[in-house]
Amino acid sequence: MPKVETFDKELVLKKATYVFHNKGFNATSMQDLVDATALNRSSIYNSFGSKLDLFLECLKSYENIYTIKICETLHKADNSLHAIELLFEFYINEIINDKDGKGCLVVNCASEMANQEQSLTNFLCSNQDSFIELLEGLVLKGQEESTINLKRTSKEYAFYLLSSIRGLRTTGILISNKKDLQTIAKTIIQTLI
Amino acid sequence: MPKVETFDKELVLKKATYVFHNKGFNATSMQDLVDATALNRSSIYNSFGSKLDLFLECLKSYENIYTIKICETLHKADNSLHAIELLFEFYINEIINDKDGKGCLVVNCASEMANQEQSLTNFLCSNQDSFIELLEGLVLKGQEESTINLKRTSKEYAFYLLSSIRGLRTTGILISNKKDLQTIAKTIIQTLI
DNA sequence: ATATATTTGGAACGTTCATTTCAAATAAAA
DNA sequence: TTTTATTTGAAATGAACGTTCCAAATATAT
Repeated sequence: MPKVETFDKELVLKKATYVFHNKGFNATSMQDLVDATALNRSSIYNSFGSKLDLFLECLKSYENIYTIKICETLHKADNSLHAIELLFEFYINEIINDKDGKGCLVVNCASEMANQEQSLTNFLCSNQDSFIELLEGLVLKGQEESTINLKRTSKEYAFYLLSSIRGLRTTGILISNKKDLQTIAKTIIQTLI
Repeated sequence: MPKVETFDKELVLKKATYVFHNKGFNATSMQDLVDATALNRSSIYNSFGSKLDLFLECLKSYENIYTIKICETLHKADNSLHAIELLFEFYINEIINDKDGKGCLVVNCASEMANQEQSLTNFLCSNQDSFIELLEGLVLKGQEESTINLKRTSKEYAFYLLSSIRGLRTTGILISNKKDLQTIAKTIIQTLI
């Protein structure tokens, strides 16, 4: 019976995500989103609810896209240590290709709003938990196959890697020299060997 | 001849800094600053210029306060490695005592606005340069006194530490468990020994 | 005491904000 | 073809935004 949603939701989310990523949540206006998505105000509100709701959907979409990219990256590895090396290489390329110096949407979101909006904190915590889980599994496998040392538990190394990756992402906002970033990454990984 | 500025500029900056730190630049309104400082709108504009100007002054004030705190911390150390350990301990305590989960004002500022406002980028770069200089000197001294290894140059380790500290600060927004943070710090420092 | 440069208080500025409203357009189902 | 649920466009909402303005208050220097 009804007229059906005509726009490509994935594409709209991608465009909205770019704006949020570039300007941050608070500096992004509804007008910015209308301009970027070429959707009408009403359509945005109809389809997504509020600005915050849309932002949350963008975060989830961003998370999904990255999860896929990361899985693809990890599959190319011979062993777990190599996988972690590829993971850092992946992030360095993300930084290099980020010409606007936007940083990571999720990390930025934590900086800007983690202590202000519970719904975001919930997202960020669950995002963190899944990432820790991924890293812990990776390290554990590396320790089993003896490519990663046993000086610390897999969980401890997972936290270390999480923190290090966030640091690299943040540092990449101001430093986008590939050599410098690679040296940092090598130094981070050195600990595991 | 003139009536003279009556308020305590240092104190006003401290109060304004707290608001900016807690809510971020864009989410902070001029009304918030009026309320927090108990100054009149006109007085703020008269004394500081614009919201952005005031923010920049807050950043500088924040930077100065931290520079002093860090210098005091480093002075307590027996050697350079110990100094770095104390530095991490200092940051961990900052995180623990930050009950609102605000994170670091400077790191947050980079996330929120580094790619939007040149005046901030300038500040952030010069802030980064001084910090790199401090860390490099520390590592160099540690290498001379053989408390830090020579696997990498002092400059390389300085970048590594910079990135690691930022990571720790960002991670501390969501994780404020002291044990976890200490383990991360130990793992970071391990590389230098 | 008077003059003077500056700071204040409070209202007002025009703009932009997120969101709502509602009639017109639309496309599937009957 | 008519009905119907939904999406759309455009304008309007009131509140909040950063900033400005100006008269009144004030503290120093004369």
